[in-house]
Amino acid sequence: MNKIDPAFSDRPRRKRTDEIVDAIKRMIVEHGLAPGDRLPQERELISQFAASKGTVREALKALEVQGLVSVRTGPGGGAFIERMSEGRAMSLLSNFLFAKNLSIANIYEMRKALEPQLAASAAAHIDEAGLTRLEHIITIYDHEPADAAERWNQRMAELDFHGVVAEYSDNPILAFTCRFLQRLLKDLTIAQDIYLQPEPVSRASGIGHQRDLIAAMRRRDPAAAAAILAEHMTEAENHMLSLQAQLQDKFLEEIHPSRTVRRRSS
Amino acid sequence: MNKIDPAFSDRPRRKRTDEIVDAIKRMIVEHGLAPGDRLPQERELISQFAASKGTVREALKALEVQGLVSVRTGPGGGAFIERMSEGRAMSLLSNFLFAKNLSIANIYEMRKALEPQLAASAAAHIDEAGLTRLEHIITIYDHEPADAAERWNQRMAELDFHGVVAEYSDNPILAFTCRFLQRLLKDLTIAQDIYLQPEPVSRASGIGHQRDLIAAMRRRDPAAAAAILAEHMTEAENHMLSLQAQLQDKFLEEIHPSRTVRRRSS
DNA sequence: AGATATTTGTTCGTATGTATT
DNA sequence: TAATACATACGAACAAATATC
Repeated sequence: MNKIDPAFSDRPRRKRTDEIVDAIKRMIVEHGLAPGDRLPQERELISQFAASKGTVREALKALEVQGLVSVRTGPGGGAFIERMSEGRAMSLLSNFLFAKNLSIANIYEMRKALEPQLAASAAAHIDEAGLTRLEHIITIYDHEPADAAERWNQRMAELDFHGVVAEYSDNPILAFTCRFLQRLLKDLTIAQDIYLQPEPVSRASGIGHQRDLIAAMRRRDPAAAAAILAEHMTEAENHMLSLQAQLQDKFLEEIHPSRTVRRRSS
Repeated sequence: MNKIDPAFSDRPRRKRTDEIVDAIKRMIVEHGLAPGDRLPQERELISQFAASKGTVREALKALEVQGLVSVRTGPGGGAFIERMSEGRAMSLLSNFLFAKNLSIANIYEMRKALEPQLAASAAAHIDEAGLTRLEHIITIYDHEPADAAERWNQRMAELDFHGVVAEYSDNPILAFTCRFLQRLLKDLTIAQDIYLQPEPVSRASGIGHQRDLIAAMRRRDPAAAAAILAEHMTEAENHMLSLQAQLQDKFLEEIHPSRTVRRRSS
């Protein structure tokens, strides 16, 4: 057995758990294990690494959090190779950006640059089924909302519209990034406050753009699709920023209450 | 981003470890714990959650992998709140994109859209010290490389140049994304093969653009900075793609060896 | 520098939960 | 239903790391 062990003993003394994590990772790449394949069972790993149950379990937990394996109980159970889901990737990335205090402007600076590319890419690959899906989503917000709950759902559906477009891009990292930005907008508390405002995004204009986009995609016109998205993003950003400014004015009024009525629910 | 994970009990029976992970996460946000603050010690967590040592340790391991805490031994030791490092965030994201088979074109499609924005953003904030750093990096590749090793270092330095520019952007997510794309180029094996080619990127043109960029930044001209980067990215992409095509031709020759000499080292 | 106290890291034995047959 | 094969969880003891005196 030839062991490739880059873990020398001069460093702060690596922990047994981390050694096992790396060893299993090497095992995965060396054996070319694919999603669905099973790792050796807990017991075998224990004897193979001469480690205790607890240590091996900690290593498997680390791999599980990284989205590399999932563990099942019962006969035939064990640790199976997984593909990390998009959702988990986004959650992990959110943990990183959590402390960074992103602003609406930060996010839209990226969306303005990327969504047009995404639309162009999708225009080249989307099929009639996809176009139908998009048309159906539009029907969710093609009318005035009856109450706050419907208004909220309409805002989410608008973001989902762009998420569906992303599905038809052939650029995985572009699609992921755009969808992640959409999710950030859903999660940002400041954005959520904005969405509760009477008219978060000029609906008529937004729907117009999205209908134009569908038409451009249907006639396979990537350049037009990109141009439409560029204009839509700029308008959406301006709308969001002006509403954000209005919210801040309201906030200042609350700080210096003249005869203001408090109205803000969590 | 205050997310309270709805932990229902009708689902497949949540594992004790995951319950503790979520409980600790809630503990962190409720107590407003900041990086450097310490969690209760292992012993206290064990009694607080009425769980065993192994279970609590698995939970802490999960939090550690997510970059939320780091654990230290010794007196006064324990689990301390951490900020996830950029490097860890990139590694986790790489795990997700690993299976996606990204191409050079995929990556440059994003770089073309984002690096100009980044340059414009940095132009507004960079200081003389940063400009000096950039000028120093250029000296690493302002001359013909003597051997393959130096050629490699020059290619890495060229990417680092853009990484330093990113440091001076005030848009955290834009900076992160650009630096991540740079790292992907360093890691992609196909890109690495390209970098070993005699002239991976037209050096003269690249350096010209980068000197122009420094000048534009020094006179605080974001629009010019963006324009320069747009041109630079387009040229770099064309160069990479043509070299990639050449490599593929070589590869095909090896598959159908006429009188080809094998020449490829790991 | 060395001894010591404190806290995590690892091991072992055992018992319980869960999915398959 | 019962038997089986696996992960999951518990508890006690011991080892290793590290701050403090």
